[in-house]
Amino acid sequence: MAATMKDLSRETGLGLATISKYFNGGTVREKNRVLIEAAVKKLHYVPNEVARSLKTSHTRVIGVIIPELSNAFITSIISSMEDILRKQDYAVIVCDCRSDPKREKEAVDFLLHRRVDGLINMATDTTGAHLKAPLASGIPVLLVDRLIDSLQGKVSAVVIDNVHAAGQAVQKLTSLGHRQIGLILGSPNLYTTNQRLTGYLNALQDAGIAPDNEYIRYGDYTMDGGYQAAQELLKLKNRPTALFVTNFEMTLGTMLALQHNNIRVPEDLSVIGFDKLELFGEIFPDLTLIRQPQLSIGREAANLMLDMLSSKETGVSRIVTLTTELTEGKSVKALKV
Amino acid sequence: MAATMKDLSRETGLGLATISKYFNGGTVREKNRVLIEAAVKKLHYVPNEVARSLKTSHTRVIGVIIPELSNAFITSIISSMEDILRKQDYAVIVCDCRSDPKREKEAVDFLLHRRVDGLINMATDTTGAHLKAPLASGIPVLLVDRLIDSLQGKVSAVVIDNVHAAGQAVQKLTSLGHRQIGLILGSPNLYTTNQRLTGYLNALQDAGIAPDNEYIRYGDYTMDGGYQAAQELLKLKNRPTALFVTNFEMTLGTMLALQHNNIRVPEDLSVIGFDKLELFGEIFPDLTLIRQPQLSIGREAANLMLDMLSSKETGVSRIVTLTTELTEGKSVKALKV
DNA sequence: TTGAAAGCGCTAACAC
DNA sequence: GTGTTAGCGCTTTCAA
Repeated sequence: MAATMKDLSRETGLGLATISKYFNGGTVREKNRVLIEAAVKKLHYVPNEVARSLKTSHTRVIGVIIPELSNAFITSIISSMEDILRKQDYAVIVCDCRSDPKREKEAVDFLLHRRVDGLINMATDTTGAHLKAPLASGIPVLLVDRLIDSLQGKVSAVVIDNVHAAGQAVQKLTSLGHRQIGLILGSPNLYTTNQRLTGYLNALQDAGIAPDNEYIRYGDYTMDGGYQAAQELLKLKNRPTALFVTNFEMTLGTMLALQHNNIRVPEDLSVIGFDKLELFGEIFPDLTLIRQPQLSIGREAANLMLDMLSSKETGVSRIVTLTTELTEGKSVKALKV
Repeated sequence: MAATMKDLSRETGLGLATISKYFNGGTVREKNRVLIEAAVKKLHYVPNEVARSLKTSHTRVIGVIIPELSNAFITSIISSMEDILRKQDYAVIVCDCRSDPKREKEAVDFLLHRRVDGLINMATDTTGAHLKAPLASGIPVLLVDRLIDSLQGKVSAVVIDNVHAAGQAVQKLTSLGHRQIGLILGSPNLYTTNQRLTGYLNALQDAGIAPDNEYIRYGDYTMDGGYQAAQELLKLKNRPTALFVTNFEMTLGTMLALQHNNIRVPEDLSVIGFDKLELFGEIFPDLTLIRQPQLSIGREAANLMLDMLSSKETGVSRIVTLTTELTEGKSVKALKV
């Protein structure tokens, strides 16, 4: 059906090598160039990337494995990654593993069969077992958002400085006199959860405040989880005077819980949230927030992957750490003494 | 580096054909099966899909072209599509064309070079020019959410019944006595915009109400657009007593505009919105809404594509039309006389 | 049931 | 600058 280079060869009377060189940016005599272009048009020739991939043994495809496609934080990262990658003629195959390690492993195998040139992973499996095979095969593997302890030094990554992020928020609160600060974290054991907890504890220590486990809750990074966690914190005998919530969904849940309990922000309670995403921002416009540079995360990830692809040095680990920003709103207030 | 079937052949002493048959579900003598499996394990053999694709001339890759990846309606469709497709061992390459027809055309070419087996498109270019090539080449093309006039009968699609959807909403309002009904539409000329307008006009006619152009606004399917449109409607001398807003972002914008104008819903104004998406639903929990079955759209699209892929009859056009649902909330109230 | 061999469409020596 | 040729890893007749 589709025309091949052989057809072009026959049509133009030129050899295959000439045609191939034409397509690969080699120098071709002017009149032959014209000849080839005419034949391409006439025969509707479309280069076959599959054949090229087989020959060159690279596919110009990057596999991207994520925990969830229906998540604005993740899609904004993917969106900026895909943009850059496709401009460099790389295709992106997205695999949503629904936060299931088993599916994640299947996705890795799936992509390996397809001989992707590189793998970008926002990892679900915290052990990193699923990445053994691609790492062994020597293809570039890039972690995004979440580091994996056991892979330290073996893999590159783009993350934010979570310890600093949480520190920023908590320090802001302690500087305003708050000493009872509730913390709503994601799922236990996740990299970001641990790091943000560390940042919280560090900041408390810096302020000479002893941490209270009652104030530390896990909200699963979901809106419902955030809602629940906030409810529990509000019921405490020694209710916190301030809250730091560590992702957007939970921030939303927290705000709803406060609304349902008729708690005014910041009059009754100070709140620092996370990740202002376009639409939501308008709903609670005055929230003080820690913001991750999502577009930059995607951009850095794409560029780092491109680097890894073009450099021959395999197995080098490079970690890009981006910093968050504290956006001042009106949801935080000094504690009256 | 990686082991090939030839390596397996050497290792086992069997011919290539036998090995190939083993992998493709053919019958192989028991002892050879064992032999092969041992060799696979020993050599870490991983089948090369690229070579297979070249030989079989199908890639088991579906290209998906969308206007925007950072949109919850779209990602929930993609998510359910990808799930089904990958279970059937099809990979999905996603191309975000940023609602730019030029980029959309580039994406089509990009995917054609890669010899995708099928194309799923939520079209930006309303002329359908970008789909000429894939259609001519005979690969399955499936439209999602938006039909294209010029391609009628030539292409399959999965859409919702937009006329009915708008009709449901408007009829609900007229049945409660409303006669001045504001309509906030998406961008002019988009398929869904036109259809929803038609549904609105039909329902007015059924109720014996003459349409008033003042009441029909275009909000670009964005939150800001919805906000603006609502503002304009509120300023009218003959302000509408009810509003129908035709996508989620604009519904959000509308609600914000109402809030800023201290307009109570439904006391001062009745509102019917569109597409309750998880998180947002909690924020305006009592909104009466027209809901699209996003997961079903994705599922139907995936299955229809799978059908097209496996049937030899090319060029047959099948249109799957899904219906919307009206979810009763508390944002609508009978007009007091 | 198994093996030998051709060939999918391309790239890259190599020789001219 | 151009042509010839081998071969990437697989599937698939065709014979055995």
